[in-house]
Amino acid sequence: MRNTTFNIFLSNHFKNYSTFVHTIVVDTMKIEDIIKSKVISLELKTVLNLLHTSNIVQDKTSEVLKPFDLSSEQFNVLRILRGQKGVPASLSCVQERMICKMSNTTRLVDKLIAKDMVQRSICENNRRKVDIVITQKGLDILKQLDAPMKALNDSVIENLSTQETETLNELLDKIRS
Amino acid sequence: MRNTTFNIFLSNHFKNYSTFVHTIVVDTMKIEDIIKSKVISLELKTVLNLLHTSNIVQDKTSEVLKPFDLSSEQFNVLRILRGQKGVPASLSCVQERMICKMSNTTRLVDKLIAKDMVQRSICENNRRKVDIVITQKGLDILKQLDAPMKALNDSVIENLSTQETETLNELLDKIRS
DNA sequence: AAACAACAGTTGTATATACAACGATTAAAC
DNA sequence: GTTTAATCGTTGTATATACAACTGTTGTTT
Repeated sequence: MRNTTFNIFLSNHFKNYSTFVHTIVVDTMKIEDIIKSKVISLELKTVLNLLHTSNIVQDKTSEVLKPFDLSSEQFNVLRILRGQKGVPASLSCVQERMICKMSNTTRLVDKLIAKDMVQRSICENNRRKVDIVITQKGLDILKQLDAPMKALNDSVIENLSTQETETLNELLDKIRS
Repeated sequence: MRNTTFNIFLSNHFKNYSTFVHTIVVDTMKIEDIIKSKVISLELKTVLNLLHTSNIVQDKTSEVLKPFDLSSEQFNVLRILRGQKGVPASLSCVQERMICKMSNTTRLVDKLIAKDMVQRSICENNRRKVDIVITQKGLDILKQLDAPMKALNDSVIENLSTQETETLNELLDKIRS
């Protein structure tokens, strides 16, 4: 009863079971139901919807990458390096392009080096920087992943028309602007 | 040159600098630029846009919660428990409603117990289950967070009209359907 | 050119998360 | 009613992440 806006958050369906003393209420509402319900404010619903949908996509991505023993951020870094077309990238350059701006790109790259997917060397023009390049092995693995990842991305928007997809992108851009 | 779809991923602007031997290319494209560029496919753009926007909202949330020493999932659990209005929730019930369906709700609740924000007891009707309830301290902290969190959620959609916000929710729902 | 500040990465430490194995309890099968 | 299977949580272990302190390099000031 303290705060209307939030007390109605996650209000439930209740199934009633009779017991010897009390009426036990068991609820069955999941995050999906909450988002689609009308009991929460539009702004909270939108935030939950955004985060939840993103998590689902993230999970699907991890699923695709699991057989390759890659985390989604490791994959992302490989993809960034491939986009460099042979031009070495510094750590900070990689970091700027990562989805999560994660605090520790060093150790992420360490993992990729251990897998022989990237190489690291000191940048001769600025010895504070390191040059990171993707190896042939890294490229080979990315190539194997191209089809399944394309399929995954397609599946994300399969229920949307092209127009709807473009609208979605515009709305997301607006959120960040 | 291997795969058209992916080789164009994260293609760059190049600034040319003349050097004694090679032309060094330095690129300045950040994730924001990539998403708004036209060099990647619509489906990849959409996925990156979704994940990136979600991460930004997540970061803003963490920022608000930091002074209270709460992670966003801990906050989420507290909010779920408040929604129970005194009815104990089992771990699995909490888990279903969490944004991240995280593998370890036990330890997350442990942290909240250590902060005296929730209480745990064995459910007498089903001794496999545990009953979790929010404490007065937990409620007090949530109350302090209500205004800033509402402000945060509002800020997320501040650049969208009501109609646009509803459209966004519909499109996100469609992605998950 | 010496001193100071800014920059690019790295490392230490604490915490969080993922995943699988485990223990206890309840439900189902026979 | 005993055995088997399913459920609910917990714990161990390995890995990932967050945050701050630190090292080495470059840029700036005087």
